[in-house]
Amino acid sequence: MKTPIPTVADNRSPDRPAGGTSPRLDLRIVLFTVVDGTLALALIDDEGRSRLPQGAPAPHDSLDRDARRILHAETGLTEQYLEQLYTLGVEESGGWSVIVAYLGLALSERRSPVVAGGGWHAISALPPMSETDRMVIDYALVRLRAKLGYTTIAFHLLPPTFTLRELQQVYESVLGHALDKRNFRRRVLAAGFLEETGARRRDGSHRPAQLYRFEAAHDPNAYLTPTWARGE
Amino acid sequence: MKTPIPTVADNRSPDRPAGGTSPRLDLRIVLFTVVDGTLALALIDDEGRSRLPQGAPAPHDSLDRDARRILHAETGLTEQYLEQLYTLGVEESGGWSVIVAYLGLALSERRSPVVAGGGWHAISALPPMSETDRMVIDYALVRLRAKLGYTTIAFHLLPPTFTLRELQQVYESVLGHALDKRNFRRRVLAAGFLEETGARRRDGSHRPAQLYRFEAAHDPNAYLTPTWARGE
DNA sequence: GCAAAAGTGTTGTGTATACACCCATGG
DNA sequence: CCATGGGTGTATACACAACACTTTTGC
Repeated sequence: MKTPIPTVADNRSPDRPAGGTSPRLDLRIVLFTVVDGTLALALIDDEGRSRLPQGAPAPHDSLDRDARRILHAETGLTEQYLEQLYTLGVEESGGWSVIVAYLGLALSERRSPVVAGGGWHAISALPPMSETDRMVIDYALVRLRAKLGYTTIAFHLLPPTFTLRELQQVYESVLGHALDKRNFRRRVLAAGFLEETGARRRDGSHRPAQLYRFEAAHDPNAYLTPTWARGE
Repeated sequence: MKTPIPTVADNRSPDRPAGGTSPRLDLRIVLFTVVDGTLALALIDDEGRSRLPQGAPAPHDSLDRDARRILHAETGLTEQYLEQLYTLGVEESGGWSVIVAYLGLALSERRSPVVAGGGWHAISALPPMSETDRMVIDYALVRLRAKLGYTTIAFHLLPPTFTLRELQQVYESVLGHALDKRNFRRRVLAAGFLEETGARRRDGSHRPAQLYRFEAAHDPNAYLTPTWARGE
């Protein structure tokens, strides 16, 4: 536990306690997707043990760009959405790390895409991994579920056009329980960010479904503030 | 795209650029209070220029404890509430810094307490400061306002007992606009986290006000998830 | 014609808003 | 008795939950 941290070129803040050491700085990305109605996340297979995609920020770059770069380098995937979650200091593998956790969403593909050097794992059956990674994943899941309710984040788990049924399935996969079809449709249509494409999808011996696209012209911040706290 | 994934036997993050430097790691705290019906924040006077209270994390400590320690060291104040906001990488004063921003709330005192080495500044009249500090402050304010609506965060800006009027004034100071008295009282009383103390406050030639205390027995997480996303 | 998913409405219940007057006290 | 802030209720509109049947298509 008392591993001396290798020193790094001095670049110190005035208030930094003299003799202080720098932590290792790590970005870790919890990348979710929905495959066949199941919420899954991308893990790297690292000599038999699984871990989150991770890496160090590059000097003089923005953390968000770093996260995108690291994710792509580790998984070969390009995310649809990336959001910083939380930063925590941990004691891990004998060193002191500061970890910046990110939540990412990738496209839900019918045939699950291969993740280079790893794979998708259903959240209901995660392989063993470090305590820290597990914590980060749990928190990411709480945040993702909460955000479904007051943001349009779910659209980043879907291709450009989709049916209402597919949209509902994404919600159900993430939340982990069923939703009422009529109420769901009424709610999302009333929200006003869906636009009919006119096209339909025929995929079986049943009535074809209307295809929708996400109408970007809305203010995502409006969802963050309750009605009564906004206007005058 | 063809990045070979190196092995990680040495515990280094595989994607860490070899020879990369570590950024300067800084914690900065945006500490708010309400003084005389005005939202104010604590700034350190640093040779004529103002800045946020800041400092480096101590090795092997949690970031939250670090933030508390730094805040106390810089201002002499003890906060009522402290919450991590965001982490950002910036180019500042010729170096590369990673800044972990915190939102803090301190007690609203009738006579504004002196901040060691600095002072309280109304958010409507902030002195000049760095671009980065300004950004962090703006974001903290957005978050604080949003959180008023779905958490009980406002109670951390009040002493242990308070009148409904005082509570309303805190909301109005933070939000920056007036609220309807009857609706406000009905809402906070219906929320069920207020408890009458029985005592009254007499402070003028008018009817004395009932004093309330904050009833802690509630689940703060319940506020984060919309009703329809919770149960089954 | 039947299986399979798409689509559609109403009713009750709770919650937010707008709005104006009486009450208790100190001086 | 009056000035000051404390305290109260009602009517209306909107949002959410519960709940079941008809429509369109492929085979």
